[in-house]
Amino acid sequence: MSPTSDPLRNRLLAALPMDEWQSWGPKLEHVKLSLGQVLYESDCPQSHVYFPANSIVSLLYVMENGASAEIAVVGNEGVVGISLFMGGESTPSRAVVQSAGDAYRVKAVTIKDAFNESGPLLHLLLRYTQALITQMAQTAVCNRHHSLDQQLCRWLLLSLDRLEGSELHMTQELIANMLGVRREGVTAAALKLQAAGLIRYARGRVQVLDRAGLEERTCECYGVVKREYDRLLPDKEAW
Amino acid sequence: MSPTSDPLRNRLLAALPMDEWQSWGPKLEHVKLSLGQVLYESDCPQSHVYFPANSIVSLLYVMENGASAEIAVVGNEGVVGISLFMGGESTPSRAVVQSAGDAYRVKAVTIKDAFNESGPLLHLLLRYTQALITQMAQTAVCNRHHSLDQQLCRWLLLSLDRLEGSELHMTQELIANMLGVRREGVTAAALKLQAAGLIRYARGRVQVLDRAGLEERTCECYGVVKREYDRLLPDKEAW
DNA sequence: TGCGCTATGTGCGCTTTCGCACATACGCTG
DNA sequence: CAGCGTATGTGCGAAAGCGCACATAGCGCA
Repeated sequence: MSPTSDPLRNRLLAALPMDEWQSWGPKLEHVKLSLGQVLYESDCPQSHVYFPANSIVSLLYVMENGASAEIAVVGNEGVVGISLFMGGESTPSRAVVQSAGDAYRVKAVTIKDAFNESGPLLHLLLRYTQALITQMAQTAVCNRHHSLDQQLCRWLLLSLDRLEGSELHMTQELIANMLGVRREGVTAAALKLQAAGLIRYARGRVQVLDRAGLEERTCECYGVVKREYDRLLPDKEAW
Repeated sequence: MSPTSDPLRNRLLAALPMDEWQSWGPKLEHVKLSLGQVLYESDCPQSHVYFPANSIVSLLYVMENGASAEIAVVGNEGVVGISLFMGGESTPSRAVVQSAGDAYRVKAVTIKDAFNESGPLLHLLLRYTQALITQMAQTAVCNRHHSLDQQLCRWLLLSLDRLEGSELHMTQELIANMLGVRREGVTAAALKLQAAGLIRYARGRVQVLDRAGLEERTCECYGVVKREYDRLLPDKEAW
């Protein structure tokens, strides 16, 4: 299997025991996710779960007036579509591709069957779900208490953790939609970060020059989330 | 069993099939929860799961500077301590009794064993967890986008839904801590609601006079959460 | 090469909320 | 029934973020 189509790039899949792989390999379908693609719509039955490899998917809630806010972000550490195995079949949020790339998907029926047979998959997915819950909780906290500057740092770091490399393909407009703030606010915050030499950006391309610097400027929320992911989904087979 | 010590007042417990009850009844321990009691501390192993009957428990994140924000609220519709069956054993949040009353608790080991045997309990708890996730997500959205007035309405309604009667025992100070805002802000919002005849309050006692009025004033977040709870945990045996 | 679209930068007045200081007032306790 | 503690009300100035209007500038495509 070529490196660009290796399901093990998704760390949840990589964490499955070897013997599980005999059955899982064939059930995975490699798909390309394109920027802006909607994996599932709010309150609609979901047909697949998606395991991102080098793509990022945002879970976002779209308000009645059309404004949106990101609830959580999912990359190669996780899976999109937890409601399928949680039992709800749908959620009030929408899943949108935030960074194009590869992913692997499994049919809804398949994942549900596997989940019901208990075993390692169940526990892995539940632990992941708990980490995701922490991310959502921390998003709520951050939205309430922290400055746009801090939130931008958090968001950059969370996204970075879920990608290879140190560059994001995101316009300030997009980031503003994710954070649920004005585009101008993101401009102001980004200018500060650039002036401080932490990032460099131009027309939809953000390079992170000084990761540690971002971590210094962000609020505690990033660390809380990071630690929970590390704790709940510890290194396992090159995770 | 007297009405004041009836585990079926918790709607999750009530939703369990009759035959499950044979084994569950004896494992439940009736406890009184007092205002301000901490059921579990942030990042500490949790010893029991709690099924509130007529009490309310807030899950809140306490920041490094001591300020706090409520992530979610749990009452007779749910259970406190999901990390025990999700597999994480602890969470970065604290569980504090927001409204004193009865609850039933089960030892950590017991719930984990039961959960692992799959069956109806597993699916019920997972569906509940998904509803809880929605509440958290919506808290994040609400914190970002809606006015304190709307959030107060949402909070009152969510609390009301989890209690019998139409009165809350909460000071404005406490409510402010839950919402993560200033006490003075709650005062201002509460004054408006009282002027509009929707509530009446004095020294830690809030009476809701016009529920429908509150629903009109709140943001969409309340409805989104309510509908998810209704959808995922539908009426079943007088639920 | 140049046009146009889109991304980014800027200014300004407004609203909400914050932070702090302090006034009032209810109700419990002695 | 007097006094004290806690709960609630109020009045500032400051700060963050919003909404809008508009300026600039880089990239892609013809």
